[in-house]
Amino acid sequence: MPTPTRVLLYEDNPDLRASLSQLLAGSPDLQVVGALGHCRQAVADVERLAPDVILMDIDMPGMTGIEGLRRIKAVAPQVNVVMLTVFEDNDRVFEAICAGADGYLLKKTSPIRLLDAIGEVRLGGAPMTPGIARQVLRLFPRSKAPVLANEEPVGHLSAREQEVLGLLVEGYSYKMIAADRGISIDTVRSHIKKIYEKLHVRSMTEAVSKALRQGLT
Amino acid sequence: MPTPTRVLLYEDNPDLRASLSQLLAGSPDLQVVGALGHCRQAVADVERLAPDVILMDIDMPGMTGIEGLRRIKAVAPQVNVVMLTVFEDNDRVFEAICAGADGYLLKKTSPIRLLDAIGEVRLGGAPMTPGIARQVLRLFPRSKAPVLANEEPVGHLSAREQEVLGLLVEGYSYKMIAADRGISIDTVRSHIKKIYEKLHVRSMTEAVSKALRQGLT
DNA sequence: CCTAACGTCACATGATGATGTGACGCGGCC
DNA sequence: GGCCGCGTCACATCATCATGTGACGTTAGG
Repeated sequence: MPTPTRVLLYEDNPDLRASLSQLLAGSPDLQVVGALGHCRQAVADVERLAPDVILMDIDMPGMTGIEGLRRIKAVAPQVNVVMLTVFEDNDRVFEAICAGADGYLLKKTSPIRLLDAIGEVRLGGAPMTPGIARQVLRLFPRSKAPVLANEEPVGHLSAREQEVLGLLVEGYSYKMIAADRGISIDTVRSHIKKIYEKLHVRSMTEAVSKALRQGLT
Repeated sequence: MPTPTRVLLYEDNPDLRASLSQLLAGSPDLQVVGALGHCRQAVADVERLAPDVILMDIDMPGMTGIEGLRRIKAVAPQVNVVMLTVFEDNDRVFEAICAGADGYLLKKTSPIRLLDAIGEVRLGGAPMTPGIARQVLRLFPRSKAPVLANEEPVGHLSAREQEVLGLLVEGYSYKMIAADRGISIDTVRSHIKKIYEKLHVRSMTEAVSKALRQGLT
């Protein structure tokens, strides 16, 4: 790479900040454009330093790294932000990811892996420690009626039914659906009744809720 | 490790199945307990062969690997299942993860990385190719009103209003909400009317839809 | 060929939601 | 000391939805 990757580091512990900074600076592909102790001016920092990659501690005085991340992603989503912290609890991981984190490493990560991670995130990857990666997968809804012998295709809606359900979700009334699809309002009723039976619901709101939550549309 | 990791492989292509099988067999830590071309009897296979780790192709005749995964996880959630496929599209990745996948690798993954991955998943990790990992993070809801700049408090609902909206989303009717909160049904009407105004909607379904999509609950 | 599932339509009745108007007490703000 | 938003309640009217029952043509499958 002709131009080295510009790295910005946020870490409130001065010793750790210094040693990380030194580690990064030791790599010819990297250029440390900043090593800061807090992210209260995160947005300004990013605009001024134009980093490609940010290593962000979570627990910092004044503003958490997650809030900093959120703000950075709001103005510069193309910057790759890797969280680097001691916390491994579900909530923090979840929050960080929802805020737009591109990676999540623990501080116990080896220096070599850390340098690898910066390369990985630059190439469109998402460096995570193995335990975090597993947690992330577990954060997804374990949905769908498993299976067991009798097939219970809870969401086995016909094409037309899915279509109608989709319109319900959009806020259409029976009348509007009928007009939109050029069918009778009684036909709409008929479809919706079947949808209710299949989804085990008794009202439009429940159907909409279930549809959105289970991604049946 | 005194006892080698028992690996079960599902892959419909005979050639690839053979070469993968050979690769795995070449590792002293691994014992290939099966190499099958379809997963129609996945549950029986797992009970019979008692694998520790399963490598599962997605596109197989008769039953997709995702369906097989779902069934396996329903009866043996402790078995680590790594999806191994050519597909990289969001939907398949999402489906696989929701079905309980413990890892997701592409077939272009190098043999060495593949063997690594089996060790990683055994140790509680979640092996993923970099691109998949990034996709997975992106699958999370980019939620929460970011910050500063243009504050558009579309959802500036009062506490009570949020409460009522939450019940609507749960499928409650006016009457049920009134009973649940010990207030008059006319009060419920009043709240809902204000909610409609604030959310710029004209029906319960629209309100529910907007609430769920914007995470106002 | 017969059945099942789908998509279509009709009629009827009771329950529920949408909208309008008005009112009262409370607490915060200028 | 008003003004405003909130939370509460009431009455009234019309529109919409929920439910039951029944029916017809088409298509795919056993």
